[in-house]
This record gives sequence, structure tokens and C-alpha cells, in this order.
Amino acid sequence: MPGAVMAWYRENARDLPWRRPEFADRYGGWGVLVSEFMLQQTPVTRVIPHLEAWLARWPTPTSLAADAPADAVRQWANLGYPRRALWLHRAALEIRDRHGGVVPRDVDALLALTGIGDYTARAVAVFAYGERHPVVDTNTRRVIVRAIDGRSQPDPPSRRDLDAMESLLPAGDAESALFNAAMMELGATVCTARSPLCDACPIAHICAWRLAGRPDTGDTRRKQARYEGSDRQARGAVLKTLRAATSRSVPIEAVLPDWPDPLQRDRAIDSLVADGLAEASGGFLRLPA
DNA sequence: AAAGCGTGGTT
DNA sequence: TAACCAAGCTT
Repeated sequence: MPGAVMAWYRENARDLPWRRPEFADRYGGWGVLVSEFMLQQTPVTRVIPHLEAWLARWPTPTSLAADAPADAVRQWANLGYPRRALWLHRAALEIRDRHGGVVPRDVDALLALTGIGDYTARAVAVFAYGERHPVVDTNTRRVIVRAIDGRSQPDPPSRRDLDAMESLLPAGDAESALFNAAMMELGATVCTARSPLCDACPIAHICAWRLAGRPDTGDTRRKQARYEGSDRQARGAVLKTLRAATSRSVPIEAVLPDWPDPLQRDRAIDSLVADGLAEASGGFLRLPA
């Protein structure tokens, strides 16, 4: 299977900034690290412009570390999950203080950085430094569960995913990096969650799920909670006003004065402060200095 | 270990 | 239109 997927990838990979040879100098350890933070749960097409702007402003971890977390949260804009901006800033501090300003290539050192888990650590080690590790994201998990297990949707991430991918990995470093990227790409563009394009799939002939008639095998994934009216929506609205504020501090009574549920607004402010995404003092609220 | 965490595009 | 979906991580 790896051979067919890699051959398909060579012909069909999307033209993305970090894949362009002329941008290779921008996508070393730091460029890949920033891109992977942004890509955690945010679609590629929304990430690209923000990624280029971020790297233009902060071309190194040390340059980001020299600015305030508030600057990172503002620059993050509407990418969503703003604590990623906070965590990325924290990781930059850790890289400056523990690694001399150089993004580490060792998976365990990467895992020890704030905001980096099993996926991101291996993605940096493999795509930035060419090491040989299994890189498993939701796309790869979906391809594997369909092709091998014959089911329609993957289970939540687990240690087994890494083992399954490891057993498929080609022997060479460069080949294994290509295969990791190819599996993600196949899941992202062909073996999609909702309407897979099996006619365009390079491994349709050996796919257990397709050969079984694409049964709906049930979905063990968690359902996403309703957003409209949620605390998350309230947090998002509070943070949006803090980001937009021209003066850096906002009187607390001026934050969402007309929010339908004042208790929910207060809860949102408190939780943002608890998360370090906002600071309250003297009746004012602001992004973290 | 299950739940919480943004935002916007697609179906 | 409401639900689904998107290169996950932390507690």
C-alpha cells in the first residue's frame, strides 16, 4: 500500500506554501512548528494567510519570545482556539530558555514544550528535520481504519494508531516522511469524512471498507456541542472585543454590556482570566501583558 | 478519560 | 437550517 499512496501523492499533492522548494528556507523547525500549531483543528485554507503573516512578523522563536503574549493573541486574530496562541508564545519562551533559541528535533524534547502533543511533536521531527517516525493525524487514522479495518470512521486517537502507522512505514527516512505526508493528503482530499471519492483512490482495490460495500459501521467519535448560545461563544465574543480594543484595557462594564445572559458573560470573563487569556485589575480587562 | 476549547465554510 | 467538519491539546 505505501508504494501506491506515495505514487499518488507525487502526482496529486496540493500546492501548499510549506511544500514549495523556493520556500524551503521559511519552513525549517520554526516554520513547521508554527504551521502545525495553526493547523490544529483549523482548515488549511484559513491558516495559510495567517501563517505567512506570522512568520513575516516573528521569523524566529526568540523574536516571538521578546514580545508580549497579548501580541500573539492579537496576531492570532480569528483562527480560533486562542489558547493556541498563548501556548505557542509559551513554547517560544521555552525554546529560547531551554534550547538556545533553536526548535529541538528530538521528539521527547518537542513533547515537553507547551501545546505540543503526539501529532505535532512528530510532525516537526519528520517534516522539518527528516527523522523517521509515524505521524498520525485524523486523516491518517481515517485512511487506516477504512483500508485495513473496514470501518467508516476512526476511533479517538490512541497509542495503537502510532503502532499501526509504524508497521506501514518505509525503511528510509525520506521515504517515510513522504509516506506520512501522503497518507494525510489522501485522507484530506480523497478519503474524506463525509463523501469519500473512492473512484479517485489509489488503494480502492485493496480497501477493506470499500470491498465490504462501504458499510456505515457507527461512529465512536464525540459529537461536538452546540456552539450557538454556548459559553465558548461568549468567551469568543469577550476575546474579540479585547483584541479589537484600541486602548489596551477595557472597563469590565463595557465588555459585552448587552450580552443576553450576564451570568454567562461573567463566567466567560472568569474562565478567560483563569486560562491566562485575559487579565483583570482595577475594574479593567485586557489581554495578557 | 471525558469534556472543554473558536470560528467559519459546507451539506 | 441545524449539523457536520476541520493537520489536537490539556486537564
